[in-house]
Amino acid sequence: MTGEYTVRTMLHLASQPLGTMTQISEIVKAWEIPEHFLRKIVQLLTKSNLILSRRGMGGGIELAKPAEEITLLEVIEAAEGKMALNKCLVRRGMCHRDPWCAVHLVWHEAQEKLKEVLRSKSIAELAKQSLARREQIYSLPLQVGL
Amino acid sequence: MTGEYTVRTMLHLASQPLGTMTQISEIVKAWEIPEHFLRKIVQLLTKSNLILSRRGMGGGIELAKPAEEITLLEVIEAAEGKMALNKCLVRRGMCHRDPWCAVHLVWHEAQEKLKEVLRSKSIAELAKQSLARREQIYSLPLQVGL
DNA sequence: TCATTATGAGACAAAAAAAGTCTCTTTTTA
DNA sequence: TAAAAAGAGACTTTTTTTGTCTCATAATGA
Repeated sequence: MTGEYTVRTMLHLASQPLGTMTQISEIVKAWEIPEHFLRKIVQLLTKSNLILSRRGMGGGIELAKPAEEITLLEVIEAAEGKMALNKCLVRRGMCHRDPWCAVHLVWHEAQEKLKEVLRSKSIAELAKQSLARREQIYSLPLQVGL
Repeated sequence: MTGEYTVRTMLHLASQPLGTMTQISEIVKAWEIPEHFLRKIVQLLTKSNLILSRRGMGGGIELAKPAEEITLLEVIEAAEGKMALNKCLVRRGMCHRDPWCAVHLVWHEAQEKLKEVLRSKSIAELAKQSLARREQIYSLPLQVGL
């Protein structure tokens, strides 16, 4: 669920007017996320410099840069760590078959293709598309959450 | 490890002369796999019709069709079940955001790219490449295992 | 027919990873 | 200085993965 919650949070922030500070508790309400769990995820996003946070009254979180410049890959890796389809891709030399194992090469290739797709989508794009698709399907006024 | 063990087993079988019955205990020795665990995996491969088994003296397992006709994707899915990068890809309608969530589409696209790579490699090809690469690196006579 | 040599099946256990909870701290601002 | 926000970390629970054990079934050959 971590990746799921993380993306929801970023989409939420991307759909806020620029310069708005959003409270974590607001995101928790809008999407269905356990509060304390989300707080930990948000800390990871902050450490990865994808969002900025401010404590105290009137505080909250906001995107650290324009949503157009944040890719889905960045977001997911910030929360779940570097992607690795297979253990032997995690770090070189972990598996003693590495030097000759052809399967290793295939995993690597597959992983690159996967990352390429995730890297090609910005949070801005996804947020816009989701809103558009939802509006089209339900013909409802836009509203954040659910 | 399941996927790992499964692939090793299939590569082992692919490198045997045609018509050979290979015993599970032999594979266990050649590669580093817990015996009882591998027995269960082999059962999955049998049920997926990727290998044939025969009990009793002189029995063992063998590929059910030429290694050229078995893809890496088939092998992995036989042992680990259908791939799903994300929960919402498992079955339609599981997530109520499906109809409009743009992220869902991206996951789908990424998954297809991934599967495409795995589907493009046959077990025969991988076995051959691995042997060749190993020979080149170590300049050793070919030997199964490790 | 019976002992031997294989795989088949399924319950069970242990370990690891993921998800979720709780409590206390720190910072900011009014 | 009180209230409102995020920060940090220990802890627990749940789920998934990995591994083990025991008995059943099938085939073969003496």
